[in-house]
Amino acid sequence: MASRPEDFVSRVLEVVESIPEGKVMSYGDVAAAIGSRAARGVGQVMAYYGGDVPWWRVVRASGHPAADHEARALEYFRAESTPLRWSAGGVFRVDLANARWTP
DNA sequence: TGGGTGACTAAGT
DNA sequence: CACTTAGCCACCC
Repeated sequence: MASRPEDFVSRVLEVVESIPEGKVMSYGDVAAAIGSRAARGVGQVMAYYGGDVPWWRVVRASGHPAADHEARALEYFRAESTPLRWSAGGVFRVDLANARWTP
């Protein structure tokens, strides 16, 4: 294959691993950090290679964690003391205003 | 090489 | 404030 997955995949993993505890980044921010706008591409890479990186530190622009993985991320957020914003019904989302990390 | 899918985003209702 | 629609880019077959 002429393409080198490491160019995009490795960079995504590199950025995600570089996120400190208690901080989070949106998919779009990660994509922008590597010079791309493929927020969905980041999600694809995370879904496949995310098993070796703190995927829970990567959330959507709305502050919600990866779809269908909120409960899993919540345990990490509580352990990392990540700023969370709770809504009625037990629904929570990351307070990007305070947890958004920019390199 | 081309088509379909998706751990997304922004804007509109 | 929450849900819906359309658009985008990268990955997989």
